Amino acid sequence: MLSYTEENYLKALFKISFDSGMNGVGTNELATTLAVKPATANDMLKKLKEKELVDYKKYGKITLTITGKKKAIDIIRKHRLWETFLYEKLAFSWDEVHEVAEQLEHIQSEKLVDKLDEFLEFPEFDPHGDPIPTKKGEFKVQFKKTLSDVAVRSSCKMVAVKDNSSMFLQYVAKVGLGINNEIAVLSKQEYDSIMVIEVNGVISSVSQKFAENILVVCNNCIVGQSCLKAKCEIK
Amino acid sequence: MLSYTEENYLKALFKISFDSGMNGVGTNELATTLAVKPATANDMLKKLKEKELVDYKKYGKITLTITGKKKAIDIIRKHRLWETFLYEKLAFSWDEVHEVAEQLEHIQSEKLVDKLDEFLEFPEFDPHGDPIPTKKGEFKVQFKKTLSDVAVRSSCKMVAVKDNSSMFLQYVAKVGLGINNEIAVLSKQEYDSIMVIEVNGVISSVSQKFAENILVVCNNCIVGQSCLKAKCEIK
DNA sequence: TATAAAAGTTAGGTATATCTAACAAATAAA
DNA sequence: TTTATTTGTTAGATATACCTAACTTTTATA
Repeated sequence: MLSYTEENYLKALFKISFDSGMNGVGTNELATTLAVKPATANDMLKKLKEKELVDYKKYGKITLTITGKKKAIDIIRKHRLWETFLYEKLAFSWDEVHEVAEQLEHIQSEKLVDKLDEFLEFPEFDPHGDPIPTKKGEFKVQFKKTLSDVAVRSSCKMVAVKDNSSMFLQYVAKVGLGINNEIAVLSKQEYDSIMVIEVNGVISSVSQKFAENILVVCNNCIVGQSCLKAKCEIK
Repeated sequence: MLSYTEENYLKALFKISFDSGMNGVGTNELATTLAVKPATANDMLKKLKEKELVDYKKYGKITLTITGKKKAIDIIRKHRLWETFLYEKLAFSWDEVHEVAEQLEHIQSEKLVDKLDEFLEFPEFDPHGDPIPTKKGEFKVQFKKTLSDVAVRSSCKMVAVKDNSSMFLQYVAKVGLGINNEIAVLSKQEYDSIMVIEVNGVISSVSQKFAENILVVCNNCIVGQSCLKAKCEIK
């Protein structure tokens, strides 16, 4: 059984690794992420090594063991399922879910997680557009980006919004856009970045400001390809 | 902000006081309830006194202050709302909800509790038939008892079942009984305690075993009256 | 009422997770 | 390549929540 704190260390290690694309995390980097001092992180690392959840040697980089990675993914799964619950069932807004999910992710009950997953009808993405790992720990590595980063003559799928104001949400609805809708980017004005998009056969023009608040994933992105920050062309 | 442990001490103090009807709890009693040693409970008591959550002096009885009582009721509210959620929405059984709710009750988010309450449509009782305090900390003091303890020519309201087997639940449905239904006890056979009850105009005979697994409350019970273990006559 | 039993307290110790301050190793820069 | 900077480690201290063992007070009983 892992403590609340140990779980947070594993989660942080996984996230830092995943986000940077590098394998191997530094002590200071980890400490900064967790808002503790390097000395504290170092102590915990020794404990996690003892428990065979991380691999590392003195002055070396830290990596998660298979067991450690599984635990981390499980915590992320719980976090994202709870975020989805708060957003979908309890009408929390996009920006409020994280803080509460940080607490809920540590509740220990396998049955609870499975039942929650079922109750939410096995969602694939959380309200931030991040993929929710399955019970087996599998998740589609689809890097989310904003609509403004999608290349012309590309298509993508909307997974979340960044702005949760009712003004913006009404605008989104007017364009005929909703979660999981396919968006085709038909053209883009170079001068002011206004985009012409097509959603369910409806063609609209949207501003850069609008496009920056719509989060999307590209189905044709594959891990390891330069898809992370780059544009994602069709085929 | 109270720690997980401090919250559990307050909850235990409230429950012991409430269940015994006495005011004033002993150190050993508290320690036993929390499965810690008396010395440990004594340490915590000093801390809670410092924080003005309990009143007590050396070798005296422990009582909660107004603030302490409010905190305790709030934790109980959260516990019972979560139990209701697990039972009603996630199909947990009667006997599984407590353990998980013990963890969930410590999640800190006023909004979460209020939204959960709303999502569950402001339930008055949890799956064990215990009353759920309102946001203001008010709750109906209706002592639950089993149908077998209800006096002849009395009526009561079903609040929960003790047995969660499908065999029993099917039987309950057959009698036309459900949560919040009024039950009138028409007669009772002295020899084998078989009861004749009326629910929604339908008259049935039920065994003692059946009656022992139906939890009810009597609306005409008032705190302070000898209603706790005693029979509850109609007017 | 004197004494035995129960209840409650204190002192000193442990493990977890944090800190500061001092030090060591690795890396970057002059 | 020597030095400065960054990065990582160790040692020793603190707070929480727990323990055991010894002691004190209250209560129950002989």
